[in-house]
Amino acid sequence: MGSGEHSAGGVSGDANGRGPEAVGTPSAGRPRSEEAHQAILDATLDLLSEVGFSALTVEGVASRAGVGKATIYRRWPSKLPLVVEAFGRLPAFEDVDTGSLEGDLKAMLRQYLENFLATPLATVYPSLAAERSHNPELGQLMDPLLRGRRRPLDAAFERAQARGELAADVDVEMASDLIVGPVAVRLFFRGTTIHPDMVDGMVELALQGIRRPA
Amino acid sequence: MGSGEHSAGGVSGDANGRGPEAVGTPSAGRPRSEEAHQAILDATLDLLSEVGFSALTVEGVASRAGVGKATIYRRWPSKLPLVVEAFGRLPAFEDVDTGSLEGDLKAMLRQYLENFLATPLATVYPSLAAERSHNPELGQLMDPLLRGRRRPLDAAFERAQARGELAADVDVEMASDLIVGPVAVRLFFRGTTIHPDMVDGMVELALQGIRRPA
DNA sequence: GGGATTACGATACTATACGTCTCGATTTGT
DNA sequence: ACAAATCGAGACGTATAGTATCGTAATCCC
Repeated sequence: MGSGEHSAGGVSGDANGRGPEAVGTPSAGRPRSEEAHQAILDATLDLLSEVGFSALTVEGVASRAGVGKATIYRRWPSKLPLVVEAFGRLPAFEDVDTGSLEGDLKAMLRQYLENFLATPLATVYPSLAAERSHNPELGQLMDPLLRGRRRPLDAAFERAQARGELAADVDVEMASDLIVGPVAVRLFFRGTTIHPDMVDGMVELALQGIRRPA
Repeated sequence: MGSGEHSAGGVSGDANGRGPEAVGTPSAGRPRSEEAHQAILDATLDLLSEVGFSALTVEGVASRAGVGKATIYRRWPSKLPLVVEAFGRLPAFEDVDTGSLEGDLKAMLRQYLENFLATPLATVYPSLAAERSHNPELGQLMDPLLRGRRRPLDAAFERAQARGELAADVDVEMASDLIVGPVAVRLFFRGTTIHPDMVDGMVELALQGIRRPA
């Protein structure tokens, strides 16, 4: 099909340093097509949002991307790492600095909900969670990604601490679990939809706590 | 193999009323073996905790239970409802009434964590969550179960409200999401283990809120 | 420029598993 | 006795993961 696909080649950052994701990256012969790489990831995300993780087939990805199966397996040892890499391109929290912790959290959660959690793409999340329970290797692949995706949330807490708005000894990890947890449970475990307007109430409850005497 | 398996027949409660779970329950001929039914569910739970949901095979269950595949498919239309019914037998929250909301929540969460969440069986949870994202029917099967499993938690909130310990207009559903959510996220999404001693801090944070000025 | 090397898309192949079906034997109701 | 529905066992068709092999195309090294 196309021609002229050399590009600056910044994507496969580990080059031939044998990164953990590449199946093997030789240094002679025809180089791997960056076009095919992109097409595979795009097709993966497409199909992921259409049929979900469990119904995603490698053959389907190959066909949609217009590549052979070998071209996929040459890059990823199995379906799982492929989905993980595609997952890494999905929208995450975006940093918003409104000046107050409450404003930051509300804005970021709302944005994340609308941009990702409310789309069919969000189903990748529980699928990968299920998989990691019996595949520790997957956990190691995902954890850096997950931390990065949540980083803006942690940053908001740290800004609040620097401002003196929040005590310095508040456990930021636990706090962000308290923000994210209820949303995840409602969406993925209980199958509830969350209207964007609901995030304000949820953030407020997490910030002020359940305890409120009559 | 065995003999004498009639029993009081309390398990298949809907009898021949065509409940939503039985594939079809005729009223003539040889009755279905209650022994086989139990053996199938036991084998399902065994294998579920050993290999997880995605690696669970119906053939494996049949072999482990010592029954034919037809005996399984005669009772459950597919692997999914079988796992759901097995899920229904798993330990849930157990009601504890200590006299205070904080005491109730800490005791129940700790008990649930030790009895279920810290065991390999807990992996059924994210697996079913993943599946329901693309299978609304599964959601309908699970939701009553999930509500029932969480009922003791809601009851504790309602007791606190009746006692005047908690304002009557607190959203109990949201509150219990705030208790359960962080645990679920840590366990299933982030792959963290939770030491039983950590539940106290988590409950306290949910009760008093993140906001604590410097 | 030419040869070695590797990737390309396509497709045949093996192995596994779901869900259906049939088998002879068994257990019930009438 | 006879009909009906069960039992465990396993063959069968379909689908998919992952491997291997095809002839062709791109790039590196000499």
